[in-house]
Amino acid sequence: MAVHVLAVLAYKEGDPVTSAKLADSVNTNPVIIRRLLLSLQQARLIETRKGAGAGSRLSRSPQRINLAEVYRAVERHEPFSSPNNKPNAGCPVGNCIRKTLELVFASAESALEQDLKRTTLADVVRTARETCMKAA
Amino acid sequence: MAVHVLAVLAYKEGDPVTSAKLADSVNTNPVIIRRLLLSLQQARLIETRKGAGAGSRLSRSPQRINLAEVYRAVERHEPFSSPNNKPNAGCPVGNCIRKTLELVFASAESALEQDLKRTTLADVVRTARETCMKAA
DNA sequence: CGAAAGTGTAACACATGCGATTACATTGAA
DNA sequence: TTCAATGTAATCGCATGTGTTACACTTTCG
Repeated sequence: MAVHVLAVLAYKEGDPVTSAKLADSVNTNPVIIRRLLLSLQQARLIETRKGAGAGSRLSRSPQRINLAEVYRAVERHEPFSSPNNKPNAGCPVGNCIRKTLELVFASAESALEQDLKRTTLADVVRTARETCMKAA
Repeated sequence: MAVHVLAVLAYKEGDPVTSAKLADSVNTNPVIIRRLLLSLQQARLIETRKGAGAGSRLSRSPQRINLAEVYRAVERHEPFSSPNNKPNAGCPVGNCIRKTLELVFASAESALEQDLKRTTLADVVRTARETCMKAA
């Protein structure tokens, strides 16, 4: 969904877009969008002006924003593991396996980000536009 | 968690282990374990005997089971996207972006699995054991 | 055979997280 | 000043995952 929002911003390059317009595009609520925009602001991916006639726009050109950045900005914690899960001290495996799994998962997530890094927002917009053409 | 269970099975190589024992190791309920075992059975990763003196064991040696298989067996698709999310038909971006994003996500997940494929259950058990040594 | 051990499975409570909605204070441009 | 739009909190509903109990069915073993 974050990508969707950013894609719209990339589409209207430079033009500030309000959260109401974005919400309309994603078919959701302006508040949801604003919460998402906050994350993106903290990641310095967008800039938002307040007040009347306000809105958000990309702080960089779409060619310079890759999806790994978006992923990191939005995805709050690791998709794996559960923190509440405490292993049984009596089990010889349970005691030591957690750190091992963390290493594996870190590696896997890194691989995922490496792949996402290969695609920029501009790529997404271009591909989406081509897909649209083919459908029409 | 699935990896944890399989690691225990790999640890007691060959020996059938009951869901009660596994649950004790992961500090959870036998039913949770059994539900998980069902997925692993369908993926042909383990075999389970019913009745008295029953239990589960790996259907292959730990060296021949990689974590990508475990991931596929357990993680019901798909980690990204939300199916209920229908874009606004009026938005020029929203209409065409979904297929594009699916492609990107498929690629990313593939990259993740490629990385997981590099680690076998035997690797996990060995590394965990080494970690244990260092701690002691 | 029959009892005991374990799995398969359903039903339900509970916690968690996310999206949706409403409401309101605040900001900034016209 | 006015008004559009953001920032933010509170709350509800829904989906999902976990925990728990209960029970039928299967298999081994005495």
